[in-house]
Amino acid sequence: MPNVRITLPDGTAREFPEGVSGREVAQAIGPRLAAEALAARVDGRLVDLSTPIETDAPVQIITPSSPEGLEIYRHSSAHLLAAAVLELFPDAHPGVGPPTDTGFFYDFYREKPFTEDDLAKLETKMQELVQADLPYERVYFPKGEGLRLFQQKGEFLKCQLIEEKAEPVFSAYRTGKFLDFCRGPHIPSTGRVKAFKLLSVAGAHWKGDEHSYPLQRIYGTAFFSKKDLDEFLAKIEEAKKRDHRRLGKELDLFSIQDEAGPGLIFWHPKGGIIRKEIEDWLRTELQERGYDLVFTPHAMRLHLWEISGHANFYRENMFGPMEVENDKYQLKPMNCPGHILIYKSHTRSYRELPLRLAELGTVYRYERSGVMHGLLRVRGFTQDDAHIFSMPDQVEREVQDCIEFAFLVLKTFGFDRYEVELSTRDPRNPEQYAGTIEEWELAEGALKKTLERMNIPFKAMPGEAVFYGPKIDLKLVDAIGRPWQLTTVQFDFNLPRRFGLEYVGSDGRLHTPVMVHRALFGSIERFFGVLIEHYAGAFPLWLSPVQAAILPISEKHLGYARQVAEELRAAKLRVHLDDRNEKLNARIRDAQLQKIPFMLVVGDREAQSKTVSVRRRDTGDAGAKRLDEFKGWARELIDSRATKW
RNA sequence: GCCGGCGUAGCUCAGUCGGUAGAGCAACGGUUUCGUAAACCGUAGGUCGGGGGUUCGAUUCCCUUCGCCGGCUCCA
Repeated sequence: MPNVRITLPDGTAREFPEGVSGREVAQAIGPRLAAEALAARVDGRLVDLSTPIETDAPVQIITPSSPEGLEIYRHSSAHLLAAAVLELFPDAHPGVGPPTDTGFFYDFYREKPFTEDDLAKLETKMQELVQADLPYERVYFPKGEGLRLFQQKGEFLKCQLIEEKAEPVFSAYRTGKFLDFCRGPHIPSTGRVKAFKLLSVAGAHWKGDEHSYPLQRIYGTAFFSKKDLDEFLAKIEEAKKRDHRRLGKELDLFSIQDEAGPGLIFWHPKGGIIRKEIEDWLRTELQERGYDLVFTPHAMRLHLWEISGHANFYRENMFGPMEVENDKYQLKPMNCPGHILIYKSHTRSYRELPLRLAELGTVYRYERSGVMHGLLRVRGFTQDDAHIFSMPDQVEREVQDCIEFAFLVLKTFGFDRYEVELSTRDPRNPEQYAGTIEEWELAEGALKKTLERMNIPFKAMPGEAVFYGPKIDLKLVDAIGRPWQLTTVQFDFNLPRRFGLEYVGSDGRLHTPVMVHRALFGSIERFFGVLIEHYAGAFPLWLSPVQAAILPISEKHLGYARQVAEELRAAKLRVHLDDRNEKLNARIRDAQLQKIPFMLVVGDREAQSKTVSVRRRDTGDAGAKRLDEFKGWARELIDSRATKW
């Protein structure tokens, strides 16, 4: 038998008989690798360990330590789930079951819904199948024959997939009773699945099309070790504890009320303080950076939205227009047209550019019921919006300033990780975009060059640009590693043209300005939600609604406590004197649960020495401090907007 | 909007195989005057999300509607 030459990742090459499998290669390298091996990469393609290698090729053995390893493992776990489902619920018709970032799911069509109890039963069955150590057996079918087989099994969803996607001879995987049209690869057998859990059952639609079959999606996750699984489950628990909807209620920050309608936010006094601090900071920064603050109406003639094009392409996201004196008015879903009208209010000279109009603009967008989510997805929200009108040669500088501003936001609010995406046009479909090729090249070049010049790693997203221009999106990553899209910087070639924007250049002629739309926080509501979750409600001192709780030991100490409160208030600290007739322990507990940064205990000792006993919410008793010393310290923390102390 | 689950006191939840509901915390009144995460006693509080139907009788069963939760889809 002829030999094949296998090149391993370390560059060494070895000869094997033709038709050698990945498993045999692994065995030849070492028993440890053989035991860990899940699949193989042969000449760039992922294949089963059992797949014969017919030609000279580079070969890499996939193990749990490679990222593809986990993906394959979870994909196989999804098959294991489907096998268990078919054992217990023969009336279920499998749809698709891929791995995801956090686990896997499998979709089924079935008349009766799955229940939580069913999940427990399925887990038990999956355990049994793991014990049975069933192989993931790869089989091949000619398309016609395979199709008939799946038809006989009544698996109409699979049949549809085969018809659409299958090669003339396609592969399938058999695991117990479950046979799946699947490209693979898979792990060798179910016995290799170590730690998994079914998490939830939810509705889905065949191919994501809401008019197609309603399916039931069973979500699960799988890890190589119980430890990893437990860590993941603990993270889910942690996320639940941080849920801004729950904290918003517990800390009395905001509410959403049935009587008012879904997706509409009521900022309570404590949330209001935080918003005011955010906005005050932002306004100061805007002014320092040469933005002009403007205000525009919340409802404007529908005609305006016809000019802008929103009435057409954005109609699905707008509240319906309202009749006023035989005219129609539209609640604004965006701020751009308002800013454009200000731009157009008189002839602009190149000397005025770049003109940066900023507004904390409250907009209303119609969101389908069922998509609202706390503060993160709402129907009324305030954008920290700005539109920059500039000359083409100024635009790179403006983009850079926006990005730097966005970084300042991250730093100020205590985020140290972020991801950047550059969305550009799809060069294959030039006709679907507004603006000329030259404009697009200028804009994309400006965005890309800026990122490169600033040494910012970014993910290129070709084809992801919106029709009116390319954009940079910045996602921040929160304390427990979740990304949130907030900042966006986008070019707009559409509106300047539609509204006929112009400026008089130094040449005395009329030119069309470049328009950049940007929001840093995105929406104040969403940003607030992210902040709550990031800090788990324990805000930095400068944002805390109550910065210090003053706790007199008994009624006797009320006099001194009032003095302390007054002095701190005079230094512009937000303090709360808790003079309730409760035990000190109870009041400490309440302050602690309210995540108040400092508790100041005052009794005889403190009154005598003009001190306060400081308790920190994070580390507890911090000992006595002179009142003026504490005041100075707190003031400094606030003024520097410290996120840690 | 679609699929599934769920709406009981301000909050967290129990309960009724159909006979108009109960706890803890919060609130209020009193007692207690306290040194770093829950003092004690008492009072009040609910047309059991809204509407309709079945029934002698509905919080419970059915229909419908609103809202919430988990997804799908979409997005700041």
